[in-house]
Amino acid sequence: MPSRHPKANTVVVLDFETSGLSPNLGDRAIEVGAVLLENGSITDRYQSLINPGFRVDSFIERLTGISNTMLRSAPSATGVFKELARFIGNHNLVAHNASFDKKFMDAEMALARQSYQGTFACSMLIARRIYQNAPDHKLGTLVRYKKLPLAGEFHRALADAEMTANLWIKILDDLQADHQLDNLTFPFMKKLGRMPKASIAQFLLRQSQTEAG
DNA sequence: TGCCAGGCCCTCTTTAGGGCCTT
Repeated sequence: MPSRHPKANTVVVLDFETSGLSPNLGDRAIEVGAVLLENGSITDRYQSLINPGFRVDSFIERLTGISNTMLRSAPSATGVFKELARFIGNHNLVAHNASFDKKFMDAEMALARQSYQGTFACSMLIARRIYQNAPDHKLGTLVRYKKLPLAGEFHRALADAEMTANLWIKILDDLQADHQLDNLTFPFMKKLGRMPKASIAQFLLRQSQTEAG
């Protein structure tokens, strides 16, 4: 029996909590959560709060449940991103609305003088294409829509990373079950996330026929 | 104190505007 989730899909799924929406305006990461997903299972986890060096506003405290008191004693970004770079290794990355996490990742990695090799795929872009009947494509909505387990409080980095990982596994399962696709490589998933919505059905059918030979 | 961004994607589109998503 072919592997349900080929080894090529070993990825790190990550999520940042941040002080705001834009590193260009001085916002910083305040928490990172990451999980290693191997052959469809979470095999390792990394989580840390990050001291941004300033007080976050009350909106962020309420949204995340992360208080300024918690951040005051948190480690600095330099050490955290050094550890994160080690955790990621050479793996590719998955995030929900990956463009957001990528811009913070790039900004913080540059500040910490660290680098990473992998590229990002976006669970939200793929979900918009294959779950077109979902009420919307927020992470929380998709977790409920697909009846995925809650991994903790939403808007905490490790819980969101784990739920994004569960969503990623569900997406792989559904592509296999509904479209008889087995060769779900990372490049294929990235391509799926960029495909025009109107062409998705045809694209999946063509892929399925190609795999069937 | 209140505000800020940006990529994607749709449509009444491409010489644009606005909703969705992330914190």
